[in-house]
Amino acid sequence: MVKPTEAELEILQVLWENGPSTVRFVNERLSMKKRVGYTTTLKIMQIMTDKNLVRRNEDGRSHIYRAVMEREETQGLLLDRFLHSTFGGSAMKLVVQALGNHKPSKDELEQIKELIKQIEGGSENGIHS
Amino acid sequence: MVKPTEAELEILQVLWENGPSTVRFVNERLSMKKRVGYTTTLKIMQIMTDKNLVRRNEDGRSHIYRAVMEREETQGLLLDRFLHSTFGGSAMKLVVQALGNHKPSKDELEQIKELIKQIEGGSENGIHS
DNA sequence: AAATATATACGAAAGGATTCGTAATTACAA
DNA sequence: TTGTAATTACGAATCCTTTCGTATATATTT
Repeated sequence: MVKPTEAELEILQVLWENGPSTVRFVNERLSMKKRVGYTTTLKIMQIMTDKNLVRRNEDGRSHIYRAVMEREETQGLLLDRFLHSTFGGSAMKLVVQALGNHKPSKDELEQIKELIKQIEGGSENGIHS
Repeated sequence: MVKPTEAELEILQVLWENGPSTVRFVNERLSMKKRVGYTTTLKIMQIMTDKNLVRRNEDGRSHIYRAVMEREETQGLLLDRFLHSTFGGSAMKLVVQALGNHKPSKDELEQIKELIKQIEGGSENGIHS
């Protein structure tokens, strides 16, 4: 898979959030966060088409773009890269940093505990498998 | 702080691992992982000096470079950026992904549990603060 | 049909990262 | 001192990302 650039990631976020969209819609969403010209967004989405990061339906006059990969799949891939480049591959160190820097709420802590239980009980095919 | 590029990060990893080093040493370390010319490494380390990512002692003939920022500090900064660009700022989602993708060992699980206890016990004053 | 609005296509400019060749400098050995 | 090896300095080439101007195509309105 090709690594999406910053700008490409922003566009993917919009597509993941809202489903298949036109260039105009994506550009409007991006414009809420930063100034960006229409043709700039268009160009990047065309490049993303070449890279096979998105596909488009060219039926109507305005094409409809959709993300090729699922959000979680892409995030997983990028996480791997980041893990390797910045934390030398140690997932633990990353998790510790993340938990340390962004104190999770009570709810979130429960969520993590739950996840840990799942992992620990993983070999016994837990109650909620 | 300036965001280190990929190549710069690789060099920082070497400096963090081994402490202050010469260009030659860094280049030899990098060469273990990928083909890279001596002057390429030199050039990047010079650029890093301009960006104030590293400082160098120019006493001897061969300069000794050292990282300006601590490893953890830099990692924290990069983590924030990554969190924002890829996970929309949700530390939880990142942690869940990381734990899901890289099943931690028993020891590591204990480590996380310990960390959670610390966080939970950390704010004795005001359960609902 | 003509004018207007909106879409895509294309290309090029600007900026940054990476790579490396070559020159200049310094140290050391013969 | 002269030559050799190793180091830093400099600049240019290449590649990628981002941005946008302009051309072209298509639809819509009057």
